[in-house]
Amino acid sequence: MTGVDDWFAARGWTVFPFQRAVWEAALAGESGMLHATTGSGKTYAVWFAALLRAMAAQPRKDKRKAAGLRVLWLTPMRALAADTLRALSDSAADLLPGWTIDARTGDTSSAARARQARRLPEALVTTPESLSLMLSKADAQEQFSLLDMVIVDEWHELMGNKRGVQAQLALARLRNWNPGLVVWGLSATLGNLQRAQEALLGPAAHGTIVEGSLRKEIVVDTLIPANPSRFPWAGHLGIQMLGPVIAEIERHATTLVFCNTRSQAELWYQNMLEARPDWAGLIALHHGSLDKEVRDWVELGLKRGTLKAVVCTSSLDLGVDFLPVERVLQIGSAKGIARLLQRAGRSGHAPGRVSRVTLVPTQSLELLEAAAAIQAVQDRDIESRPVPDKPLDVLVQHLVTVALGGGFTSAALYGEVRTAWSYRELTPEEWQWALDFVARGGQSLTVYPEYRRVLPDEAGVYRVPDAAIGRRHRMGIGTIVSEAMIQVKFQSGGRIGTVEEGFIARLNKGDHFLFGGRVLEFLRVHEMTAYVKRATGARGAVPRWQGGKMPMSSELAHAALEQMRLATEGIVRGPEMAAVRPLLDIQARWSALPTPQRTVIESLHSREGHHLFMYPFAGRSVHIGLASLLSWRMGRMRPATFSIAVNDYGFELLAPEEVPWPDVFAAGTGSGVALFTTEGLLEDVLASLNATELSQRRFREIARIAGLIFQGYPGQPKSNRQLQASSSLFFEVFRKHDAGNLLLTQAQREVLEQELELKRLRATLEALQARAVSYHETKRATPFGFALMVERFREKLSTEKLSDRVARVLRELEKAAGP
DNA sequence: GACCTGCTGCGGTATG
Repeated sequence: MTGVDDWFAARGWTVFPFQRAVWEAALAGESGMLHATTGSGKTYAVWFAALLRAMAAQPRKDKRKAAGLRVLWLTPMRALAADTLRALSDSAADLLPGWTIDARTGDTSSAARARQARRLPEALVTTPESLSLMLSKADAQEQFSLLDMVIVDEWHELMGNKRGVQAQLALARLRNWNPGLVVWGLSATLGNLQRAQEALLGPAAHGTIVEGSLRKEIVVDTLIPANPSRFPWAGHLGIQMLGPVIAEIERHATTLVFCNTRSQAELWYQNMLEARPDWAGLIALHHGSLDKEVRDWVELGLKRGTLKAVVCTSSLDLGVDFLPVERVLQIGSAKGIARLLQRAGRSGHAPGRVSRVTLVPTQSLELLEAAAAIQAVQDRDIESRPVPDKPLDVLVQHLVTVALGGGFTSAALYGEVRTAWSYRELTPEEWQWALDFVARGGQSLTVYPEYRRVLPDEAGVYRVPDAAIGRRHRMGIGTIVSEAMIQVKFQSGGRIGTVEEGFIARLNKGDHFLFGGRVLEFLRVHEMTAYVKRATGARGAVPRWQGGKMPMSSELAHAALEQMRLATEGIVRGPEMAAVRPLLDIQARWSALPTPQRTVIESLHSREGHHLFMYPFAGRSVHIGLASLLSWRMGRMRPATFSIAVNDYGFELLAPEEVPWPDVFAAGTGSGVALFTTEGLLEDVLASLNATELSQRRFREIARIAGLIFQGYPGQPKSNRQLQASSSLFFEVFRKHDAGNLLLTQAQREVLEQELELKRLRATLEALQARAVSYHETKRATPFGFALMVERFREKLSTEKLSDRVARVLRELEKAAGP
């Protein structure tokens, strides 16, 4: 390419074949996706800049104006946007002489905003949300009329969620305005790259997938506990491994210690400091509830290499490339192979260097998981990311955005929306429903003017009739919904972070709690802010946040079953399996090891009642569905009530009275077990769980994305109670007066697909039918069962209705009274 | 042989 080769040569940089492949395709006007297996954001910024230079040199067709926005670079994070901007304007400035390059995100300075309002730069780095906001401006089409190219960084992070769907809709709009638009995505490795590309480019497009050629070397290993046979059978904190972890940190310059939860990170940080007081100031804590200022300080320390270790959650998964990071430790299960690779990639972040992640088990079965993960990484058996299918809440938001951004006619926008992959099968009826919903508020809200958000003029162009509605809408653009949080501040002023309302509500004045790596004393709460001061001495509670409960992935679960199959054949590979061997031996002796060919079921009679344990290894959400389903189906055959406990490996049903399990599981293979049938699965699942309550919780999020609920002005947030009250009001009104409301349907579908993983549940039932049943009556809890019993004490899920419980107590009283 | 599980990401009004 003219000039560009020289530019690279002058710096002694090699031009790789995959770079040239992208350049050539893009210059020929093709879109596509780069499967990026290595390289920092900076590298990509530079060689995309080289591409832009080449494009700029091409003569432009029918575009008279010389200046204006030509390239849009989307990133999922503001921090990434800032880094990309820096890379483009520092390292690549001389590639793009005369270009203005700028970023625009929610925290862009007002000076930058004013500058951009006068004239947009040639290249703009921004987020999907900010792009949607730009689409809501009346002159949007004019602003984007010179656009040649869009680059979407870290597309794998967006494609699987509603943020990605919002990006799809925005891209459909940009493509419609600029038919020759070239779109390139950058994606990490995943199981469905082809789908990732379709989602990015639209159902009709055929793009090119370019393989980033440098295959990164990745090492996964495990810290083996000193005395594996005395390692706990249950638990998740893993503080027994403190010594070995400290020793690892000691041996390396900079280490990231990933934890699965924020409270776990707090506890690990505190324990590390207690063990090594001399590390004060050298180690730090980083998670999503800490104040931005604190997090910025930690990130800077990592970049400069002044920190020895950072204990963090997935808040450091993405983004900023911290070159000095030498070691990555993962405390507890990684839950999935993609996540593990992502975290490994935080170390050795330079071409030619090895990325290494070390697993730190918190209980015995995580040694098995570690062995499985290592095998799956070797096989590159990486999870897919499913793309959401026509979420109508996002569409409804988009309709108002477009009505503000110049207006639309029904037929034209319907056509455009269907070029977004997620809406490729949107029916005319669904379209009409969505349009009606923003035009009249659907069937039940017609009398409220604030829900008549768009109005057609005589020409049939839909616009937003009222400035106040437009303002409110712009304030609510985006698809990320979070619970209301309480700010935590020192009485003297400094911000520390945010905790959940419910946690603060349980505290009394003078109580201590651990947060942000310090022991704090709670003073008072005022207007969604909790005031605290530093406390001395006793530790006190650790805040809990109501986070998502990610299940172990199918890929990892299958690999774990496979490891056990090998173990039953006497094949023990690697130190992990050797260490977990004693536990597996006990399990095999007292009962059996589950394998891909065999379902292990155990029953046990204890003082608590009659237990049934089963280990399908299908992840916790499937196990919730499966446990509820089996107890419901069992209850239909004969009256019975059960308490349920689940983890990623299996579930427990506990009944107060004896249940004839041997009869149920006598068949020898799963296909003889009536409880495992997939017939009537949907109906039974809906009936067995409290589906309405689950849908209602889901609906909260949908109602906020669809713009039904105003979340308050910045700086004056509404409390959860206020937000929930209005969402349940809408839920009830729709159920009573507007049963055909498609947002209700969507809430139920999201519960089934995402929370209960219905597809995976069905696949699990089919697998169970194909497997042999290995049924054991045991005298005491096996190692696998023990973990479930512990789980039950923590979290009491019960299918027992109050009336049933009363009836049972009565029966017991009668029995006790005797004849 | 009884536990301190539950992530991340963005965006914004109107001024006295």
